[in-house]
Amino acid sequence: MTRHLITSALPYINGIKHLGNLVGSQLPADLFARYLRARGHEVLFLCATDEHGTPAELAAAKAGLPVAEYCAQLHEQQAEIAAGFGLSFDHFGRSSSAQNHRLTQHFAGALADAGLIEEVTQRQVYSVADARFLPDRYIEGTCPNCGYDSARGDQCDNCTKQLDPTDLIEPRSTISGSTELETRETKHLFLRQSRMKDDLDSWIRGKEDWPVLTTSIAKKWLHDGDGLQDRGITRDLDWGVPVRKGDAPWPGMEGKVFYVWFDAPIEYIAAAQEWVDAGKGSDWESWWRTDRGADDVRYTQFMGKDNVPFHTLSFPATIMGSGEPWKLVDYIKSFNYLNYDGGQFSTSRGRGVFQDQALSLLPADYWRWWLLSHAPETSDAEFTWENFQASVNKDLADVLGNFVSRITKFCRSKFGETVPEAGAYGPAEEALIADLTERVARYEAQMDAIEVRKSAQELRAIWAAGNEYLQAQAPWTTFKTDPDRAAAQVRLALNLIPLYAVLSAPFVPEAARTMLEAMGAPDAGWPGNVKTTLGQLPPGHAFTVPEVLFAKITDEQREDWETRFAGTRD
RNA sequence: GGCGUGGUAGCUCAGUCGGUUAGAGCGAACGACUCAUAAUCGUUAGGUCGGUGGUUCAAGUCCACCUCACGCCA
Repeated sequence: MTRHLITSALPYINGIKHLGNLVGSQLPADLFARYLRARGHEVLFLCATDEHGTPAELAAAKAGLPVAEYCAQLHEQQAEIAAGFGLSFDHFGRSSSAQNHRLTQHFAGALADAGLIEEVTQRQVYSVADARFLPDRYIEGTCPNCGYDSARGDQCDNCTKQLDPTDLIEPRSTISGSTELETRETKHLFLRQSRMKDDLDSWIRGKEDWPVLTTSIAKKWLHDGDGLQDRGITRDLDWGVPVRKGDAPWPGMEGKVFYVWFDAPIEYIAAAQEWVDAGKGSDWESWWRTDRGADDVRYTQFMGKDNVPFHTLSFPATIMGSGEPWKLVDYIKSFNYLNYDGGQFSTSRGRGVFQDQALSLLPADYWRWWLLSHAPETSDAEFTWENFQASVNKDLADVLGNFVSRITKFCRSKFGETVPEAGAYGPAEEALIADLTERVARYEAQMDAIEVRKSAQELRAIWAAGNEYLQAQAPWTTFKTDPDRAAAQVRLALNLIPLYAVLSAPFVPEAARTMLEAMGAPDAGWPGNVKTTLGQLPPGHAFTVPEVLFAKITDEQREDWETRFAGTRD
């Protein structure tokens, strides 16, 4: 039994996320967490909302709410949706928590003591009307290159020329539209990542078993151009963790906050503190401090590829640079993007399915199965309604759902709703047990390796094995000449249901529960021995025929959804 | 423009350290069965492995160049 710490990338607070965000981090993390728990490991699975930064402030202003209140509301919404998808977080925290404030300030202090913080004075655009400094992309004006009138301060969307905000003709604030802009000096803290380049490099080089996607992105940032750059970790904002050097004020940094990318990963640790403070756990340090037992912990992170640089470089730089015995990540599972029907998901264009909409259409298990069995592991993947309908109907309704249906109904009509007791197992039964034993071992190996799609494939094959057995043995035929033999066949097939339930639970937890309940079977835990598990429902055991596990998606539904979520075309 | 990741049967994807006839699921065709959500099971389907050139006894699998897609950066 190992102790497993699992974190999923933190979803940003400003609105409901689309399906790509789900499959890129939280869902596979949940799959892994559920699997490891089922196998008897001790698991701490943490996630949180990432709440700081300019976009949160702007979204709050747009909603007409104080930012703290806005974040509190959106956090509740996201927590509700996460629960709707069955995400089994041990704690779903908030990067704005008091715990994270303290911890972020502590790390900054430790890094400063280690000589890894530099104070840099910069010139930045300040909007008098908005009373704030403006990030480059919140400044618009006329492009000096092509004359496009809505060029952003960092780049012109029309001619793609890279710009500096001061290049723009008639610059204005995109927040207020004000042209009353001026350049002011401001001081910021920089994390001297460049000093840690060699340490990070050798650390990454040792991770040969990590997905190439993970290591290639990290190596690129380490070696591209001038190598790893120092990074500003503070901003001129109101909403965030106030800059302090541990418990002490930081002279010259009054009124500033830490940059969201500095405090967000630290929330992984703070979330464990929140977990304890919420009364759900007792010892967060044993998960995070190597001097308090975390050396025994295996820590796995899940994230989309856009988050990889921060998890392979910035956050490790924070951890290593602190000089304190914090736990470093052991394995980073990263994912590519999920596209929507030939393009990207787009919030502004209303393209694609968002998480709350998805749950209003179909139960979570449908989404979990499709998303996980099509997880973008090796390259970007694509969601189409046609593919979704075909996969879900075939895999869930036809292969798994119908298996449960056909055998329970057949038993009911011939033997009643009780596991029949006559007959004995023969060579065909032994062969099925041997086959399943092998397949379960392969399934476990894929799950251990977090090979999500391959795990789904193997699980599907396990379901199909039940249908193959029934088809070959044909108890409906056997029954006519040798009812005892048919009874034994039915007994074995019925026993497959609780086995399937336990094996499938990480993917489709709701259906798994329904299957166990219908069979009147307790969750007997992971099958250590397939043969033993298949004796779980003894002769005479009563069961009920469950409702249809998965209703099929009709062509009408698919067509309706296709048009509903198409959004406005480009 | 530089870098990264991909481009394998109609579709979605596997292919470990290069090695006999390139695999799976779906779809399709045909057949079997009729217990079941018209579900299931079996068989078949012959894709110049994006293109060109090269290394090698041998390349989808290594190298170079080209091309397309996506992403990152400048």
